[in-house]
Amino acid sequence: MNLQELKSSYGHIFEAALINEIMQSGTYKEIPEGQTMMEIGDYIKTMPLIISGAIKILREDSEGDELLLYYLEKGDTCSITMSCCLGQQRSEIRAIAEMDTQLILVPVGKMEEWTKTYKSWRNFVFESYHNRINELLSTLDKVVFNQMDQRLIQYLKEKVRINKSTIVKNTHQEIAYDLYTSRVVISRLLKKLEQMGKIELHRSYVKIIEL
Amino acid sequence: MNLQELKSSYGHIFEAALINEIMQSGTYKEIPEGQTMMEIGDYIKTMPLIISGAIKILREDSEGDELLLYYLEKGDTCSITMSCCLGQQRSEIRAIAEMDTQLILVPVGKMEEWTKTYKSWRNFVFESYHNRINELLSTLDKVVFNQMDQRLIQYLKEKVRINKSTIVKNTHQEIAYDLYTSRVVISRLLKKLEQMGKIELHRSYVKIIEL
DNA sequence: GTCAAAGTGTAACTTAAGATACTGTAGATA
DNA sequence: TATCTACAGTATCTTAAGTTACACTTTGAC
Repeated sequence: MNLQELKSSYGHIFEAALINEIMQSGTYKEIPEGQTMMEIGDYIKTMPLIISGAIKILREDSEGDELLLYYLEKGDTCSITMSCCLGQQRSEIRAIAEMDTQLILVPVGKMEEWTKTYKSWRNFVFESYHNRINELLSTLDKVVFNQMDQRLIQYLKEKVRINKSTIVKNTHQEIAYDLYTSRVVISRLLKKLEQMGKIELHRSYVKIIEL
Repeated sequence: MNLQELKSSYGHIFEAALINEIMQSGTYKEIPEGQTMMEIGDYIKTMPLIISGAIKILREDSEGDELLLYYLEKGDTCSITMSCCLGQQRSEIRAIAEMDTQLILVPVGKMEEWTKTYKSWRNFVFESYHNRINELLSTLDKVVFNQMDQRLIQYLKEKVRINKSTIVKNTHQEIAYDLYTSRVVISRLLKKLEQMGKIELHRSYVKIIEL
């Protein structure tokens, strides 16, 4: 594992002793874009600390259709995972690498230990819960209080931010999955955005002009 | 404050010393049905421990229209509140007493102290976050994955459970507020349920037969 | 080059739900 | 009693979005 990378992401919130513990107990891993890191129903034995990249977190309905909840980025961890660990529950969500991602997997057992020992760890855990609850509220707002055209625009903006590129490399079908709707609806709305001059449509990608 | 009531709700999870601390630092309060306990934008200085009754938690859009998130009941606390305390944020939600409710208000300052000192408090706080995240996911599921007729049925079932009565004392307008829709839509759907023999409609209340 | 599969465009139709408008009635109040 | 207001029933119209179907194009496999 690369100490520098760990320090640059977490050095300002964890004390040196804790960083060392993480180096010893944690497993460094690189996840290629598109790989499923966690499936609904999986047992969870480790907690991810993200060093770089991004992971998208999805919720599924009884028919297997999905809804994008939010992205995890550098410095984030998955509170839903923590939450599941604690209750010895299976995962409620699916996690897929949005891009190539580096992370450290910490065994669940260490979590409780560090919660006792390190104040910075406690704060980190609380902060994470805090962030996740805010993200969930924000997701709820977007889905409930907005119509599909607005949700699509917000989705594209988020993609641009996460991927640091104005090229959104997704098919209409993929976008439709994330937004829990059908391909036809997305094609229709994208076409409208193109006619307004806000985007350019191409095969398998969308170029964002100005949203 | 009534020691017996506190013990009956929290005695099995908090050690005696912590119960004593709560008795000393907490303020006992009775909230009458319908009273707003917390408004969006309020600063939060206390955390509620619910002894009896129920509190409904609402989220608001930019126009002031609401969505019911979930209910807090005996033994619950509001993690969104904890979350807000920590970040020194204003409240993201509104809380209204669903029925006459007894609770204890704990000053935020004590929270951090107890997190250090009492393992049972730490577990309680983590457990609460866990429950709240699960509730939020469940709310999201209901809203996104179901149509209004299913949501209405789930809403009525929940009301029956919370109020322990098959009489739901609400006007169509009030139900519409909670479900973020219009009165006309609710009247329409309720009428259908009545025609199916699942409920009986009356002025200002609904009698649940079988859902 | 041929062919199949994936991706997109678009039309036509259906449906859930939002919006508006008007009616009738029960209950409270003066 | 008369009156007013809140509540509910219902019709009509509109719209966002879901559904189905089919045509056309690009891409990659063979």
